[in-house]
Amino acid sequence: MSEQKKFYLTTPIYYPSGNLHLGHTYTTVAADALARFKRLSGFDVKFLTGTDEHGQKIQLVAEEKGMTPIEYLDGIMKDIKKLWSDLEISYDDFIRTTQPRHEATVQAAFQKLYDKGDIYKDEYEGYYCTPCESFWTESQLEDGKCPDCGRDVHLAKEEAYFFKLSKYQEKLEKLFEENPTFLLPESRKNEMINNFLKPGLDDLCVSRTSFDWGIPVPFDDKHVIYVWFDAVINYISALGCFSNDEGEFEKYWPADVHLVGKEIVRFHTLIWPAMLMALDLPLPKQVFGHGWILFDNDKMSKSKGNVMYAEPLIDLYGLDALKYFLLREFSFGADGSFTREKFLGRINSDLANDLGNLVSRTIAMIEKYNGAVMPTPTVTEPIDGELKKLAGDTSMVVEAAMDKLDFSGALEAIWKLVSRTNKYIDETTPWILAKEEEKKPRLDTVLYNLSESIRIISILIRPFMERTSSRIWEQLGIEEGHETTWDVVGVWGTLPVGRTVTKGDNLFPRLDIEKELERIEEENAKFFAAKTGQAPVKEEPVPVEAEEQEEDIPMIEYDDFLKLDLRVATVKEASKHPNADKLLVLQVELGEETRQIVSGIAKYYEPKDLIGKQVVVVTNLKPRKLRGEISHGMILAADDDKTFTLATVADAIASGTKVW
RNA sequence: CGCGGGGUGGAGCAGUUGGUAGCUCGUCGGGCUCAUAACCCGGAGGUCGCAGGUUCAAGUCCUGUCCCCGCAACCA
Repeated sequence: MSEQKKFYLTTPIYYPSGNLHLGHTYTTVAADALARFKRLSGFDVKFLTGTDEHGQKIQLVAEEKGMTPIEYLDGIMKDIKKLWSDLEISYDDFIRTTQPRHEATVQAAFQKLYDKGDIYKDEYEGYYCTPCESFWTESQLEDGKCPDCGRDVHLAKEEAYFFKLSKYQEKLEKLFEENPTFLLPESRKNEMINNFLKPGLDDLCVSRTSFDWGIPVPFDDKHVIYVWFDAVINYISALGCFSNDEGEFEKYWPADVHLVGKEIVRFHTLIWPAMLMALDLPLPKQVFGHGWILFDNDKMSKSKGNVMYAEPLIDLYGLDALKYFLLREFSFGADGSFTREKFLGRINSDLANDLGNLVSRTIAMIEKYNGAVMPTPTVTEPIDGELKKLAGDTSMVVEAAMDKLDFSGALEAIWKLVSRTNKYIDETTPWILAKEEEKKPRLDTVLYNLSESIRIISILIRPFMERTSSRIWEQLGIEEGHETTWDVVGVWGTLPVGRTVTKGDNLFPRLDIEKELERIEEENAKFFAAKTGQAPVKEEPVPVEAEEQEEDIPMIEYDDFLKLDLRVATVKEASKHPNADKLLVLQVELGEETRQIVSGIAKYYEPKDLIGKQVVVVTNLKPRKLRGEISHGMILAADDDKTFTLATVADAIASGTKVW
């Protein structure tokens, strides 16, 4: 072993929110497994994660809470680091975009591109609506008027800095053409090419003047640098790029893989490479855009109330069960659906029945038949060959799978060996060998072979389940050392004999599914409540109904409530919007007056079924044009994932009656 | 004709360059008793959405078509 090969991998830097859910956990758990695997198999690994701390939203939230952005961020950072520590994420560095080391690199990069002419100052031209204080592009206008209020707009300009993304169009096309594994899985590639490359890239506006929580443009402090430009630089700023000490940068860059969720593939495969090209730096070797973990077949979101958190699952079933499940159940590139049944099913069948039970029965037999001492193998029979062969080969299959980031494939291969080992017990029937004294040497051999196979398994699972791996070593009477390295993972006969084995607690106790389904619901609900500051909802199952309950809805004063004018209205006419498939155009009667309201309920109601219905309307909402039809108000309705229903009154009442 | 993803045995999923359709769970039958009522063996169950086409050969390529799901444009 001369020069150690390096491996640099990154997770996205997360947007700081105290509510990282199972979906966020997924990327990081996967990255961690890959990092551990690479370390185990001899690479010099650099594993980076971090947080993305700039932007207007942060500034606003912090203001609302009466804190400075940094105070606010520091608070959240504790939660995030706690989560990663609960998950035993083995990152080597944690970068925050508010750190000086990062800001310096971003400014240096910005300056370089400016000097080179790849960033230029121009005017952001758009249609400005003075009352609304908003810029609109031409395509956003409704009949040439402000889509918000319907008033006239005028061409206006605002100065901004632009990155010459368009200049790199051809190089990016070539990148995708010549490097088929640059973006994986392949399906995402078409999306990038068809949606962005084919229509042609526009230069990207990379500065803002409307807020100041960001990194200032080095030569023009009226502007802050656009958050995405800022964010992606983390992958090189963490290595000291453009600093006095570029040792790490030279060693680790380019990244071997950026793991990202599919929603941010665009930034990582178009903008980021273009930036690197402009900076004359090498490109990352690969970007992997993995799928999402859905819950109830929908994207997890706090406002929908369909969020699953990692913490309750860890508390209830242990870290290893969760990690195993996440990486085994789902195909890494595709979306997958989390269900409690699947989760518990995996624990019981794979972990308890297959692996846990295998270790348990093996150790029990060594205790029973050989006084808890690891026996010496002496009598080999042909039937052993198949087990040895598979045990020897599995590490190669795992390596190949991991190279493709096929975590489930890797685990599947390991579990084939687990199964094969269980089968070996049936084939050799040690309990029968134990009945005859002269079969003792053969019995010893069988027990040794079982243990040896388990040793191999324990190394193979180590990147995914370190704790379980260590517990197996304890039971086998070995410690981390020569016999637990990747070099000897496939070398049959490495396990030392003569050691005392110890039957510990079950690795994974079998679970009562029915009971546990409820426990998960309860614990997750409690956690959700604690996170959102709501009182725990008793008897109320998760998903908690959290209609329209975005991030910590602020309390309002009674006066604010009075600003709303809610009234009962009777639907007189209803028709499909001529130019929109989700909208209905309604004529509703409000006392003397009849007015038009456009509502996005076409998916749920037939126009004719609405006629005569009494509904609740917000009458004093600013009129707005929707796809050409003006809407004077809003109809109230409730929906969750299953039902959509209009808010109405319990008994008929005159149209126009005020609702309190 | 906006972009994209998907339709594979009861459920959930794999299926690289076209060459006998696999896995997990469930189910039925059997075996075993070392073990966490776990383990092992065997069976049943699929015209791979539909219709064409290319080919000696297609789940895998091409065309058309139906359905589902995201995203975007319109959900005040």
